Amino acid sequence: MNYLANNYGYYPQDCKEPIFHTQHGLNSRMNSPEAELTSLPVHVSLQDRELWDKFSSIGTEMLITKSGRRMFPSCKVTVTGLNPKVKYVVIMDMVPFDNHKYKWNKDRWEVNGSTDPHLPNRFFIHPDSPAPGEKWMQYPISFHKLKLTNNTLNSNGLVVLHSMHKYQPRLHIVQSPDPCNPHNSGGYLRFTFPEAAFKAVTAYQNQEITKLKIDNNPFAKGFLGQPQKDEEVDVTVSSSVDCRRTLNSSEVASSVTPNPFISAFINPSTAGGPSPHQTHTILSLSNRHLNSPREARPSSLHSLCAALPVAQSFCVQSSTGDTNLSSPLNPQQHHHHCSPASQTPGRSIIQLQPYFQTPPHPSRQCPDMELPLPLPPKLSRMQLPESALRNLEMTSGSDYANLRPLTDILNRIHFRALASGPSGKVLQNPPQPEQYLRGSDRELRPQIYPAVQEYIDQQFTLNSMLSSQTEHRSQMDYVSARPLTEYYCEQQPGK
DNA sequence: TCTTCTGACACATTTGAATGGA
DNA sequence: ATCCATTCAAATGTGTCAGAAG
Repeated sequence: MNYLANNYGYYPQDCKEPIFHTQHGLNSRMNSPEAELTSLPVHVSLQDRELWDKFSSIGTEMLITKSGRRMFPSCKVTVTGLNPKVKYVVIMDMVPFDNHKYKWNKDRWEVNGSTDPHLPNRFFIHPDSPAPGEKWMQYPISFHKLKLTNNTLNSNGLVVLHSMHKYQPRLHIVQSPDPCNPHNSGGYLRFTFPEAAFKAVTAYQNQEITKLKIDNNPFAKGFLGQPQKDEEVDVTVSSSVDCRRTLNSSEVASSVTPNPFISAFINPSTAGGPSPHQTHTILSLSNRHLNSPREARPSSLHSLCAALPVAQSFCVQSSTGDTNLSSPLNPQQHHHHCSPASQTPGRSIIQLQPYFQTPPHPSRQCPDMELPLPLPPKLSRMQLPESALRNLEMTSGSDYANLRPLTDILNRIHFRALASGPSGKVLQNPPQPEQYLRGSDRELRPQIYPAVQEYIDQQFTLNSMLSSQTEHRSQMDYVSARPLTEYYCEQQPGK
């Protein structure tokens, strides 16, 4: 069985061809020095293709609850083309699929007015972030722990959505900065997955979706064989169904930007804002977000996308059928503007420009499609990102209008690592700010991470809060910081 | 009256600690 | 003392359903 055959992003037999055309499309519009570094593509593919197709053909629904509900199917992606040695932060969020609000009318979805004001973005940072590209490419990246909610007051790292609205997952790959070489600008890649678009609901509307979930979700096995409310409806979806025919969305919009993290340091005046390479910004902070204090509250990651300049935005439209997957993509296709309404059936191929200077892992550049990927290791529950994300989402005081750019977020991640101690061991007693500034760190901090000073102040507040929390809460936070420590200590000179 | 949302519920899987044997 | 497999209870993830809310 071809392991990758079930993925949306499909490896063409000759992966060089699409790469060339993708590059061509990008380079022709790119005026930055990084453009010459784009000899290799970053390829992202959505896993569980057949399952997603089944749901998509019916109209995927995702339950959202106050406490948060996992997605099923969950988003799992395979990434190739990253620099094995460079560290990346992988983030996922949900973006509106269109401007409609929907309602379920007897047996089908209908448009029910225009969308409600968009909620502040909440981002799910993969618990392994940051990690070397080698690690991201080793196993499919699973976001099965991502939870959706309709509770705008939640502070547990849940992704907040509007019920009866349609969303699509979006993946961010952000190159972590090199503490020793801040001018080594990394990249920022963004992928959307229209194939995984879904309607957020507080209760399932379509019985076919319910049955599909029960049939495929192990946690719902207790409902297997139970009569459905709408038994007369034949909801069986054969695995042999031609999903390409029923799938109505194959658009994959992607964008490549300079690493705002680095840009912010090179040009402090634009920290968190557009970079010199910016041509346009996909997401911008709209004033409507500030209509109410609650909605305007920065999820601390709220301004992530607003702060990320977009140098390139294109979509690759692959025609339907597997045979086309091995064919070179037409460069002109990259210039298509892909609105949801213009999406066409097919399978998505995502080819994006990398911003690294070293080639990706040779074994992954043109992977042998007959070789199954190794099974990922089991994740410990203690590796949950929620505590880390909770910390990341903490903001100073009640300054809701003080939106935090991605640069600040990554500063936090980096500084958490530094705060964890040089040996990789998590410090049980959080050090005082002076301790952060010893040795080379004293030199590095103000030069490379100008936002860290602000974070020190926040860390003070954070430590105070943690010490006043229950013991369990504190332990969770320290444990979650361990992987970050290990990653960053490898880069510390003299360690 | 209708639509949407909420929380309790039963049933399932997952997880990690405890235990015992090699 | 260490490692490994097994067991078991608690935590967690499901969809369902009745009732509340608007």
